[in-house]
Amino acid sequence: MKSAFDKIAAGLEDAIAFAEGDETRGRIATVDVRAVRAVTRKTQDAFARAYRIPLGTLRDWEQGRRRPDSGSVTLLKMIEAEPETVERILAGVA
Amino acid sequence: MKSAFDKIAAGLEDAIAFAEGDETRGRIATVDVRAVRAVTRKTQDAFARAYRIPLGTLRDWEQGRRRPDSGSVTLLKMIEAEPETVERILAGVA
DNA sequence: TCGCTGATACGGCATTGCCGTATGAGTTCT
DNA sequence: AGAACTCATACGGCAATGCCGTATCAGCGA
Repeated sequence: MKSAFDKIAAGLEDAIAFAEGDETRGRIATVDVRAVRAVTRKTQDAFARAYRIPLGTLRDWEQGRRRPDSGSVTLLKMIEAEPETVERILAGVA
Repeated sequence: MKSAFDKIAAGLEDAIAFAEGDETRGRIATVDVRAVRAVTRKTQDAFARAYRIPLGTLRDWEQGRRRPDSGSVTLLKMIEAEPETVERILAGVA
């Protein structure tokens, strides 16, 4: 298991890769999912359950195998900005 | 153009259709997108821009041609519950 | 009648969602 | 040391969606 620091470092590297990289595709908006999760200090499993994302899908995103679509990107950015608020709203949404 | 009432009625019908209908597929969670939009009283175009969803994709959802994935479903439920809060957060997220 | 707006309807391809399974490192037991 | 558990990487694979575009239509104001 990596240290928390290494996790965040990995996240930053991914962010840089995205920033420098392609951009060659239709999808403009993007997010570093691992960096978002780092903000919440949750495990993949906890994060997935908290924000109602299938665990396997979350892993695809973090491992760079797939990119989240616009709706998920928006959700992830909201989580990054105000994780508690997002959780509060979801708690009252069945 | 339909009246606001008709729009909501259409939304309810869709919701019923979903509730009665299939359920035969993997995706469990679902939302009546038109009903969510009715809460916000926005046009498709305004809704799409406000919540960063491609207009064409939003239309696919409302017309029942496609179903939003889990991330988008979560976002939509948040919008339905607290549209202003969602807009406030997004306003500060570049 | 023309033009604008809000919306339906759908073709179509690249890409993703989401499922499953196998593997590996770190931790805590007994 | 070895077993058992947790957190995560890695990837096969198909159905389904994301997202683009274009054509058509109803209602409304100029």
